[in-house]
Amino acid sequence: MSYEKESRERLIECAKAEFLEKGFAKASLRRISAAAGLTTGAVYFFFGDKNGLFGAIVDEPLRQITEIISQHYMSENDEDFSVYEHTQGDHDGFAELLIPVMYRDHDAVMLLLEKSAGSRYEGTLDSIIDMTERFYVRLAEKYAAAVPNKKVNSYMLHWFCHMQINAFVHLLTHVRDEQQALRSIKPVMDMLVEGWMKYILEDE
Amino acid sequence: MSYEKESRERLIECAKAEFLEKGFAKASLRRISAAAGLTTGAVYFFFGDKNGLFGAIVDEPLRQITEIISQHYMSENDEDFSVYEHTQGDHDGFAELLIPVMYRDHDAVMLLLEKSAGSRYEGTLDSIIDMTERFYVRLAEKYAAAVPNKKVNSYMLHWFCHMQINAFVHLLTHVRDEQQALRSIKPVMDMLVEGWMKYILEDE
Amino acid sequence: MSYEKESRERLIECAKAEFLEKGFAKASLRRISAAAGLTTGAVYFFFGDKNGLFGAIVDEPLRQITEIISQHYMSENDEDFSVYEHTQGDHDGFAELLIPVMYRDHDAVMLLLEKSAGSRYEGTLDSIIDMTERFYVRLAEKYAAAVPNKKVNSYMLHWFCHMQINAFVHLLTHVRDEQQALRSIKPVMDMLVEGWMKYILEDE
Amino acid sequence: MSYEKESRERLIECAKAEFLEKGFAKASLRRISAAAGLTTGAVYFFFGDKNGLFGAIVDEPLRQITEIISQHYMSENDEDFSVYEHTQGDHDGFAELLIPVMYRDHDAVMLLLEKSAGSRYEGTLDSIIDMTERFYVRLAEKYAAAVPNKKVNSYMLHWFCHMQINAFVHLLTHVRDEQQALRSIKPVMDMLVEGWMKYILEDE
DNA sequence: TATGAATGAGATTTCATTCAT
DNA sequence: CATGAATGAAATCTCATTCAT
Repeated sequence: MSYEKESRERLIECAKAEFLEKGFAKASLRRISAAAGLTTGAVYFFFGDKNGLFGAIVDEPLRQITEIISQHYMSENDEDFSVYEHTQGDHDGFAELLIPVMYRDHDAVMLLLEKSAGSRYEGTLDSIIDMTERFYVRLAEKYAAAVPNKKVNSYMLHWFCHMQINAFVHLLTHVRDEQQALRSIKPVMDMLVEGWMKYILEDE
Repeated sequence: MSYEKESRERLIECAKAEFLEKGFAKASLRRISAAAGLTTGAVYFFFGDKNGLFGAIVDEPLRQITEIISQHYMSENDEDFSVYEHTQGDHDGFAELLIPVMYRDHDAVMLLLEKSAGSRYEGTLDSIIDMTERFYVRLAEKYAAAVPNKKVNSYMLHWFCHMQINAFVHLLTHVRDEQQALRSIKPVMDMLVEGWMKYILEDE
Repeated sequence: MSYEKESRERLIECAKAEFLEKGFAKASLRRISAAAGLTTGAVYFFFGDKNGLFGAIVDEPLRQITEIISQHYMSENDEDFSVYEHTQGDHDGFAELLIPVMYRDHDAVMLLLEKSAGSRYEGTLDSIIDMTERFYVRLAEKYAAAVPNKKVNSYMLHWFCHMQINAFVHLLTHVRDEQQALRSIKPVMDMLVEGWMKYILEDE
Repeated sequence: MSYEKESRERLIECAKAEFLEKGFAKASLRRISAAAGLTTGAVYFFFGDKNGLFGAIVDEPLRQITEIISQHYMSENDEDFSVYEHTQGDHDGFAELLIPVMYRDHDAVMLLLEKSAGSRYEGTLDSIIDMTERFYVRLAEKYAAAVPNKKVNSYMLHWFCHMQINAFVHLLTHVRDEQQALRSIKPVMDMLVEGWMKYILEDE
């Protein structure tokens, strides 16, 4: 393994630790470089700038997560489905798809979703929620169309999307073990689905 | 109105705007003072330091919120109650008590709960969640004791407490109008209560 | 007692404590005023400025000490004396004169001699040593004139003057009780006098 | 000579001058950096902080002085000695050892002993005096044990230790030339030794 | 491939001092 | 007699960033 590669990786490792502990904004490139036995210049050589270093950690996980989610949401729209049963299975499958990706590089995903304030990634969680919302809006409208004298409660919808995504963030933050995570998320998803069915519509 | 009062209040107003926009850590006393037509020294005269300035905005709302919550949780413990019905009414009454307090100074509460990172108040939300959890642990244990062959699912309990509190934070962040807030929170609370009844226990 | 007098005196008292603890330079008028239940403006009203406040504490002791010392040194010069015996008695009498004055306001003298760095009084100790030196130069020259093939060792003379004065400062710093001080200083003075007789002259 | 070395050394040189003139507390890093043609950031790059800059000047002299003194005092304790004669030779040898070290970097030692107030080195002189005292206490007790009906005069002992150390500080402050210093200190040491023998004990 | 030097702009904080009231 | 407000200058320190080598 070449010297440069070692340095680059040491830098990434130390950056992970620092970003996790302090968050992007309060992390210090000096401390990171020093911990890696290098100087700040090295960061600029390898990563361009502070955001670049952060990106080197989170870009790939972000890509994978985005892919999973968008594929999931897109595939949904093509199908002709019975709302209830679908939604049920959907969430289970979704969690089983998403969790392995999130836990493949647990720390990087933590960084991306919880420690990115101040970086160019600070809007990531919000845009995932937005994506989610765009999907559920369509889903809810189909649902509403199928039930007479009901319309979508848009605040519930909004809140539900937050819950949905935050359920995964909460999991990530509180459960380190992937198998345990898969077990823990199940009742959460069940509860959300059931709540969705019952509360997403209101009287017209 | 005397000049001195205007200055102090101008400072608080400008600080609110700055803290809201940038968060405590990235807010600049220079910018705040300048916006108020004063120098940083004035901040130190009136508020002692940066935390003092933040405190002048959030202390009173924090006191009120803490009071409401702790009274609520304490009163619960004295009663002998049928778990289900009680919990039901409880949440409704709780929201109707808490929301007016949170909306009395909407911005200040936002600051306290969402923008306090780096300040001496940064643990506030967590400690509210902790309080909540201590309360719900007892509630859940009573519940479990009444149902044979079931025990508390502690991950669900933990997550539920986050949901419970975050429901209010989400409301604060997304709904400006108090009346609208009171209407919006209702189905949320209902859904949480129902979910609690069904998912807080698991097979032994 | 009028209100203003009380305030003035409270200020002096608190200033003494602050100056003693922190020294002139690091003392804070804000802290002093606050301790006295007043504001910094009050200091400026009563004393003009920080130096004025310090002066209000030390001026009178300084005047007394200066008077004692200069009278002592001047009187010496008028007399026709046998060097040895005179010097002997001299020191004893001197200490017995000086110590009561220094201990009359022990703290003020401490301030003046040990805590005045940064104030307009910071040169006081040096100028007392200078006065002392001017006196001892004359004394030593008379002594030298009386002893053949000897001249004044001017470094010893200089050092001796420091010792002489520092003996009192050391006393002030380490012995609180005046009677004890009078007892403690005696062997010191004896030793200095004896040393003077033997070491102030060197071979020509 | 490389540019980097010049900067660091220019900084040290200018710092020496500033610290010497104003003392640690009142010295300004801005002024120091500006005098060296640099910015305050450079100080932090090279020395970490204000104390670090001071340390870069005084650490090595301090180490040498501490070594000399502690070796000297320790060696004393191992020997079986006739108090008087030993003490005599001791001082002479001590001064001849200590002075070269003190004069190797005269300014740095001045800084350390006279200008360090406010820095992390401000207790240096006191702790040297303490070391000295611990040594002389043992010496005096041995002496007292050898003389019937006498005990140690502890005030004299204390004062004597101050004199002993201050003799060197005074020398440093008043005599720039090392050879001259060696000559000047001799009668001082003789006088102190003689005084010690005569005045360190008092009647029981 | 990386260093080491250095900047420049910014941060919070402290303080003696002034002055209208 | 004294306050309370406010200034303005200075302090130490931190940091991302640049760049010649």
